[in-house]
Amino acid sequence: MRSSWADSVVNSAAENVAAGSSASNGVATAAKPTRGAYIPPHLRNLTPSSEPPAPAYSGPSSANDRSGYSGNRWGGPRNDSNQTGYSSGGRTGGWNNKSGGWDRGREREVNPFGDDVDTEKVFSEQENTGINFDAYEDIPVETSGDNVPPPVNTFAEIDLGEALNQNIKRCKYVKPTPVQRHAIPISLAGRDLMACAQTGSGKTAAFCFPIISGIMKGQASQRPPRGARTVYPLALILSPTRELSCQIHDEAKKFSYQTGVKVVVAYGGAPISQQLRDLERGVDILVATPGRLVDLLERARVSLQMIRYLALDEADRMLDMGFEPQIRKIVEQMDMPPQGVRQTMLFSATFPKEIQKLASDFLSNYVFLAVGRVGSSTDLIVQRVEFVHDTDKRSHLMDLLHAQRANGVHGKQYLTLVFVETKKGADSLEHWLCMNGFPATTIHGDRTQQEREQALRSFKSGVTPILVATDVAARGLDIPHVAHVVNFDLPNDIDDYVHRIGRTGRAGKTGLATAFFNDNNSSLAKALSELMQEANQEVPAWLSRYAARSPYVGRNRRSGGGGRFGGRDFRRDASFNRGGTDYYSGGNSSTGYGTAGGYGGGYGSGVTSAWD
DNA sequence: AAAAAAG
Repeated sequence: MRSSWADSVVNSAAENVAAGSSASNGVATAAKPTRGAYIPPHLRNLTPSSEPPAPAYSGPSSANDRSGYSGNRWGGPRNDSNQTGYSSGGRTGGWNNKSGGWDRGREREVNPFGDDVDTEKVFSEQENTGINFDAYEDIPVETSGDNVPPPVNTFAEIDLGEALNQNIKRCKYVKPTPVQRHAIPISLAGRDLMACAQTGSGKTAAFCFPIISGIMKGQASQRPPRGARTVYPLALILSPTRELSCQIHDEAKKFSYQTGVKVVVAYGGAPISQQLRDLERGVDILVATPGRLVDLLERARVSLQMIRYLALDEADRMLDMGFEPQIRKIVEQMDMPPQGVRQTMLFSATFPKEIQKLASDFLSNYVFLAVGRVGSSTDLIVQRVEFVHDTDKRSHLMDLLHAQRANGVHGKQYLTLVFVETKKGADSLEHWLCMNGFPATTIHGDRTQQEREQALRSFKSGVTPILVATDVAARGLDIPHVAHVVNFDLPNDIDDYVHRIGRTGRAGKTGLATAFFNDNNSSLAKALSELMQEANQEVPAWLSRYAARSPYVGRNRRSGGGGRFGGRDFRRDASFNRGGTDYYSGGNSSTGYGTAGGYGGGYGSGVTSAWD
């Protein structure tokens, strides 16, 4: 007999699994060795995972309860569901579904794939079906740097280790995606990497596989005896938003299942107590947002001394004005090993040259990899631009939504993501939509973390098939079934536009992106029109006229090069090589199409690949 | 000018 909140934890976890999402923070995989006695991850997992289930809950121990959060307090009855009254149905929400505190110490690892028996079913019903591989066969690939390791064609020809291979199979990843074909061998060869690959193309797996594999094969290293509660992760993965860190964590848990490699996530807006407990149970890979990590470092609960792998997702965002100081602090001013000692990997769909230059501070003799922007800006996403005055935007949006509804394509299979400029604007548009009979919710930085996560769940589940979002949702989030992205307010930066529309058209599926353009967006006209032209989209004549009038340089100013990539290696750009430093090694460099690596063709229908 | 990220 469990207490009622324990039941809600269990139910909530069960729903988590049923929904195919990972029940986060699985409990330790094996008896925890005493600190100081380092046991390599592959030896930690000798305990079979077929242990009896955790016994009935018998109440929190006083030790666990220090924070006061172990109970239902955070997930309590206070209904935070948005003003519409649409709740995500069934979920209690809140933090308790992640707690794991009640059965901590169990030598059981939560199966992130759901029930073993149903694994096939769960995954065959998920989004990883019907991938349009044909769309990826002529993806251009460009690499530069010294002695670039050649790409592989299959997972089988890389020695990732048996346990990891097993998980790749469980994910039904049959073939590596283009970015994975190139990035994984580069990482396994120990090289630093700056990778520029289209949205939704499998970047998460591209940096997780080599990290997990490397940790499993790694030599047992001496753990420095230190402050009792300090933990020493071997890999650090940073991302710019809390939800993205959660998503990466969920993915990494799948990839590391039964490998003995422990993944922990830490981010702000959630109680730190649970994250501290997770860390104490051991961590090999730490996924974090910068603010919370700095907090943990300053409390000396985490040390970066043992870091062997550093990965920055959405690296261009991580190094832009808002984030750069924090990232520099973490990477350069704490106790992380310097570049060249650790291995560093930077990933993003866009890589402005200015940011590349900053990023090269963190890298050592790195390989630059660019994989074409298919998936975010080719014909997989139909891009439309409509001239709409600010005052007409709402009614215009309403027309679009009515049309969708009339076509019978609303509901779970037809999610609509609406981007606006400001947090206030998001709240107000959400309210207006709800008043007008369109179930909507919103995600932005003024909402509590619980509200944000609730909104995302409610959107993904189709309960509120419209999500009004600020740029917090622009990058990296993988939301299946987003068929329509509306840029209600266009961003000022074309790269932000690329990331936003990349929320649809994922995993080779088609998507629609509609933008409302007016005089306030004239500075974007040239870049937008060029981008659309590159993607073979129909550019309205009025937009071309705006573009011709535009005093601004197009996207070349930022990502440079334009064309097929989200960026080109700045080391090859003469303007960056004045002043004596020849960044570009002149080593081998190749540009070619996908088949250069020999991976053209050969996808059977229904075959799944490792998209992110 | 806005958003994000610590509380």
